[in-house]
Amino acid sequence: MESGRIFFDPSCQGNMLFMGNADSRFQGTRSVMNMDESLNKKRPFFSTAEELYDDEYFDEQLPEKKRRLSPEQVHLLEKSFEADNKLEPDRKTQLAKNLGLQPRQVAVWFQNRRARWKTKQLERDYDELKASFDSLHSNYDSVLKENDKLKAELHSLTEKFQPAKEPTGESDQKSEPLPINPLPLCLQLNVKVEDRLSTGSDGSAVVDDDSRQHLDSGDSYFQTSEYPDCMAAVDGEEDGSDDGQGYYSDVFGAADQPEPMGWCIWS
DNA sequence: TTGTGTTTTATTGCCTCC
DNA sequence: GGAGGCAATAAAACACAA
Repeated sequence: MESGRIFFDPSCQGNMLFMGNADSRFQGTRSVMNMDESLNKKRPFFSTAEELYDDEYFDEQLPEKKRRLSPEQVHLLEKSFEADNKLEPDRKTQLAKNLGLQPRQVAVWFQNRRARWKTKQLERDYDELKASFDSLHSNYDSVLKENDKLKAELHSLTEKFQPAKEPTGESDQKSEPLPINPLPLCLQLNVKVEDRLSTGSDGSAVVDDDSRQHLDSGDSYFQTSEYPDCMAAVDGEEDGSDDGQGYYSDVFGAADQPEPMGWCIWS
């Protein structure tokens, strides 16, 4: 892709002249000038608006390449962006007039600013997701340890209350251990973490060998192999929104809660 | 000073909406 | 079909370490 050469046009208040390909929608503000004339001319950036209006200045300094906006211009644009990151035609025109810029420059600035905001937002979302995942993982590990401890305790108690068998020849039912019903401990996760961390739609299955936890992006269940009947549907649906705001906050909003999410114990 | 990485400004092409 | 949005990209400006 070849970008057009950019030069300043003294006749139109900071507008630029272009050489190269031009999209039809912008041709109203573009013209062509001799490229040779453009070389070896330089002036400092952050020119004032007054300079941009100064024909003599441009006569001397023409032509110019891409220039940065002044801090004042950026400040005003930022304030306007904070108020509303979308730019209506009227506001664009007014801003351009106030800043001594072309409306197209204001529109481009907003476009790029939205892109930067989106990038930052994605970074924030990732950090939030990672923190949530780490927290869940930590909770899960501690739960696993607790589960092992309880199982060991149950085993110990079962042996302790096991009456000595007498050779009566009767049914074994009488000599069965006390009906201590082990509590099937089921850990229920409310999200499919790898789905949330993966940007693609074809996220691979995640299998944690240590924890015997299987998280498969292809279905919406969490299940332990130890208690196969203990299965709970989880909310794994994407909302499909692409507004660039809080992609996952609805899902991980509960991560700040001190207690592990979605614990369930039943027999 | 210079090489290199990052940021900013702008273009291009495609898409959606009216 | 035109206007405007977005993603991808180019290129100039800038920052900074060696």
